[in-house]
Amino acid sequence: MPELLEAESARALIEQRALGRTIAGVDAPDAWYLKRGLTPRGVQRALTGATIIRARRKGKQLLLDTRTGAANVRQPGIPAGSERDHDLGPVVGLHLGMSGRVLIDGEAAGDPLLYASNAQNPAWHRFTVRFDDGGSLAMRDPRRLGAVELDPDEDRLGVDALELTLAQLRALLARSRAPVKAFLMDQSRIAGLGNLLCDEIFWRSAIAPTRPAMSLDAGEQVRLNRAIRTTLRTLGRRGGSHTGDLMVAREPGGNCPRDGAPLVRATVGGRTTYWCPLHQT
DNA sequence: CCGGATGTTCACCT
DNA sequence: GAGGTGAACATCCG
Repeated sequence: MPELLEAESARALIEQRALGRTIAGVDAPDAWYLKRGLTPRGVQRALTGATIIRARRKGKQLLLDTRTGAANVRQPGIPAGSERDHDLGPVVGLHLGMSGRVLIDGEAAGDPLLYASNAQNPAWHRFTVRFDDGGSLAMRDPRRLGAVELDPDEDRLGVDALELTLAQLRALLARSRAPVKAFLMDQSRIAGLGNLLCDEIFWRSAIAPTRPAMSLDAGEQVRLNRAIRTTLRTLGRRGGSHTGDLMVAREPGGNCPRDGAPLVRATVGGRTTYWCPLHQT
């Protein structure tokens, strides 16, 4: 599930429910879930006493800004609200991977449940921060491909798909000979689009996902740019990456919802891809 | 029960 | 260096 839209739901949930709450402790029972050398002890030490002050997102990456307890202690001679370097805590980077969800006080955002049959399995709670008010922010992730890290390198990700302009898209397309779907899924170029969103975007823009990125003409570039925007907006309203029009037909033997032609199924950019050979050219 | 597939990312190879 | 391949994981489905 987790592509940009699900990450945004999680971000909004955190923004709504976790800002201003202070971390009393961390449960990181799965060291494998911590990346870039982070250890259970290390994350416990770094986050205890910190307060979440902002929830950001870049592509699929969640970024929680914190400030340390020092900011809560008023010191003489320093005006209230002034920012000092040592007030800033680590940035908590959460990645949902294939099956991760964020739970606040045990509740997720309103998107559909994956592995619902066993959703309460406590072993799936790979990472939890406990707040000093008794609540919590947890990552539940059956497949364990999500990740937690501190101060993630935000520059490894390209422009967020929701911020992308036509001019940026043009310039990026011109530099890649990869199949345009591989191009669009490359998080270092444009961040946020995954397998399902890409198939829907190409279906809506009537472009074959196998086309070399640089082969798109001006009109196709405009269509692709529009489809990214409308797909994100429309599927966002509907409830997530899996609510696309193509989704119902996205299985072996499926037919194009627009013109009824049998869909092609192939691997493009390393991922299973469905498209209509009649109207996507 | 087995094989194949599943929303992502990363290391590694050409 | 760009682009492709397979691995990491745990579960689900036929």
